[in-house]
Amino acid sequence: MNVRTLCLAILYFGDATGYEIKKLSMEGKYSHFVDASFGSIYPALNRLESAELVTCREEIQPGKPARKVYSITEAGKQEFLKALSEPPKEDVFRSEFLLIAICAEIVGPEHISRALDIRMDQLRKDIEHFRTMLDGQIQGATKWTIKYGLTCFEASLAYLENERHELEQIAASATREAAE
Amino acid sequence: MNVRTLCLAILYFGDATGYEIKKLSMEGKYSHFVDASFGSIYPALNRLESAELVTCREEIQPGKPARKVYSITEAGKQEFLKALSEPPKEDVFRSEFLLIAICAEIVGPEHISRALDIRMDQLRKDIEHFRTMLDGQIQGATKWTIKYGLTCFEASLAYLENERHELEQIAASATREAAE
DNA sequence: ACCCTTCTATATCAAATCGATATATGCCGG
DNA sequence: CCGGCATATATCGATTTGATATAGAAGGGT
Repeated sequence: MNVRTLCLAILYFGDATGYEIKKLSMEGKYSHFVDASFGSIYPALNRLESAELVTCREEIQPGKPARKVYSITEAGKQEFLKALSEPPKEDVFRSEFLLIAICAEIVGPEHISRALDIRMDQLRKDIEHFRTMLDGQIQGATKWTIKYGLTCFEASLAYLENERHELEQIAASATREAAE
Repeated sequence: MNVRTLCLAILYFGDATGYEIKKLSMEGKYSHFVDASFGSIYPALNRLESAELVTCREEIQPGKPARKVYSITEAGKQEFLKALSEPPKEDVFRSEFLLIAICAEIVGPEHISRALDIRMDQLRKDIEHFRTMLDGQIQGATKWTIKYGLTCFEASLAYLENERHELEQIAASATREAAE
């Protein structure tokens, strides 16, 4: 999924500035399955404007930097629906934590415990964020999608809570053997 | 996690060619949490060789293209252990499927059903792959890591199996309302 | 009063990475 | 005997990341 489609998706449901698109993709209902940096959003919006899939109006505020508010055009909506109707590409999952975990035999138990702590804290924070969103006025497909994320993250955290000691033992045993 | 660290990780546990690194990262025990293209692996190996973190020997076979087999050096091992000991960055999850799901109200029920079918097929294939790997001679941290992936993917599939009809109903209702 | 951090908001740029393409041979099944 | 697949290299334009720069408002702490 490219940044172009992400911008169209967010603009489909309402006007936004580049900054707001970034914020929505990091904190909003899209946050657990998309991401994009400023360095890709601003060029993407310029390309979309050139292709007339979005329009831009500048809101000039005295003393403040101008807000560039983007709106999707009819052609942009068509383009977005076309992109959505294509079969989805495989989900992508990248985990530095699991690279550390799979190397438990060589990194030492303290590092494993710290990596587990960090990852579990992240998961708890994300789960709390999901719960907060569900307490709001979320409905329909958005609610379904957030509950999906919540379910996956809870399963992940449960595994770590139940099985972390096993990985820590593997790391400890390997360290002991190396010392012999 | 950059391709550089991925190459060092794979070479830490044994010599490999660029092609084999790609294959391991797609089909092996790393497959569910890393990925890299040839376009990033070959330049990364060249950079690692320049930095003397790996060495390369060419195995020339008459009539066949030469195999470039890379080995990690002592400095490379130190560098890899150093990279592992840094706190892990947040896991990354990107899903085109969930972008379609969150747009259930606007894409139409057939597209939703098809996207669900595709995603569930992928998950079943991945789960089967995990099971096959666990039937082999997998042990220790690798087994723990694969079981983690299996648990997460099973939870994901279970949610889709139990709740897909709800999303399909949301899509169907929205289409009916739009027709009025 | 002053400083420091955070938030809003823009944008650029080198470096890394993706995804497609090119090339060449061996091997297996139809 | 042909087509497709696996092995194996490599390049290249386009995209994306991650860091950095700029700048005013707003708020908290000392």
